[in-house]
Amino acid sequence: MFNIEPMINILIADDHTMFVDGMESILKAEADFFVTGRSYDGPSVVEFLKNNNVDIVLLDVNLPGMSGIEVCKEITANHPTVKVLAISMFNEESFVSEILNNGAKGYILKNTGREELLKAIRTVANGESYFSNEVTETIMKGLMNQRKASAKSSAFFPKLSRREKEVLKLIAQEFTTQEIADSLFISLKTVESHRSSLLSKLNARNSVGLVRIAMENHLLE
Amino acid sequence: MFNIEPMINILIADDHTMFVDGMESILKAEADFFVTGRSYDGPSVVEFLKNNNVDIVLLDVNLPGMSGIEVCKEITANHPTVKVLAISMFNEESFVSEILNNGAKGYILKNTGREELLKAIRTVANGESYFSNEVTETIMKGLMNQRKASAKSSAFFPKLSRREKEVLKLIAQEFTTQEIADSLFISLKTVESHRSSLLSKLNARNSVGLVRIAMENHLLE
DNA sequence: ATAAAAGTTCGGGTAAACCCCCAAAAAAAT
DNA sequence: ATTTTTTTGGGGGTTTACCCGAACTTTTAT
Repeated sequence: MFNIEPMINILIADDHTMFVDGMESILKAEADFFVTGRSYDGPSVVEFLKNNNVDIVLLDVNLPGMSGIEVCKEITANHPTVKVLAISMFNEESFVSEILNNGAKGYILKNTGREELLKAIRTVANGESYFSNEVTETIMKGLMNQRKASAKSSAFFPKLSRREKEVLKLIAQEFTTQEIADSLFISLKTVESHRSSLLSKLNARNSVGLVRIAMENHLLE
Repeated sequence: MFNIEPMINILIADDHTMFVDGMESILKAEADFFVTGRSYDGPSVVEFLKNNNVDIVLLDVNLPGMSGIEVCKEITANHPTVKVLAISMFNEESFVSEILNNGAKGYILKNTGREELLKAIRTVANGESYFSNEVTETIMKGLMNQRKASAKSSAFFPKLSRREKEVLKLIAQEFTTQEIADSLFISLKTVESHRSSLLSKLNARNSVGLVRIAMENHLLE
């Protein structure tokens, strides 16, 4: 007797082994699921997809080495048939919107139950999108705040350029302007220019504010 | 045919449903394990133990409502026969030492595999202690640093005086030295002196470092 | 009780951060 | 192909942060 339903090939990508094992145990019990691989960091996901047939990647947003967001971008670009279901500890608007903008088909939290997980996978495998209720709520809130346009706290985050992010990270590491200039092989004046842009974009009065805002928005690491 | 080995009654306490489900899937496959309950917050663990026979609690260190550390304290005090195996995302010396001081018998990370999880449970059920290799390493490092008494990273936090904390909070709010002086009714020079002490105590090079360290140690708010 | 240590209070001087002006080449977006 | 943003950087100045030292007070240890 053959199953009409095709098998869904799943790659689990999460740096917490126990979590991967647990997830696999759940999925194994389903007849139409096949866990075709496990990855514990970003680069190995990319590597795995080159040589294997995968329908869905269960992707942790916060992966070591190469963040889930970058991995997702890579997948969308080079493996358009592979669907990404983002899984995260954090119900943060910034995470959700960023990975969705990079092609993820769904986003669920690690505190969602077994039934919802299975439903999410089947929905995404079917070509539709899936979001946990909590996540949907968060996105709605984010949109609300965006409308208000009032710069209160973490409404929506101004886009920082590559250089600005680099400088910001080095500022957060307590380097002086001259040290940053040396390490990036640019002039002291250029670094000051970038900091000035950061102060203006992030609405901060000084470097302390930059770092506080950056940390509050998980911009470092 | 009866099993000579007694059943090990297990309570899983973690606020991430998916994690609990996964763990349960793993444990179900073992003949000598019985998952007698699941808790998604601290208080319900305490409540459950009043009415049920539990041998081991798999306890997440970071629980909502009532932290895993408090829960562990409560268990040790009122249910001395119940063994606690702490499970955490974080390999932080402060977490490890604190929950061990409150009676936990073991500590493993969420990135440990299935086999090690089973081994840890059986070891603790047998009355012995169990720690992941990574955790052991962290504790050793912590002890080392304690001996050296040199404040390097977040080994243990130097005690800050009342004034220092006040100044630190105002620095983090992006106030200038003069503004802080005015708000505390002291001289600019005094504020600078306090900042200097902070830099020395927290081993920072500038105010950015102070704020980063303060935030990492949840010193603000 | 008395010595030692740590905390609070400041001044003077220097290096660094921050500000305003500006502007050209390079890259990205439309 | 044209506009916008980013990256680069200079000149020149003000403000702020940071360093060294030092008195006086409070807390801690012996």
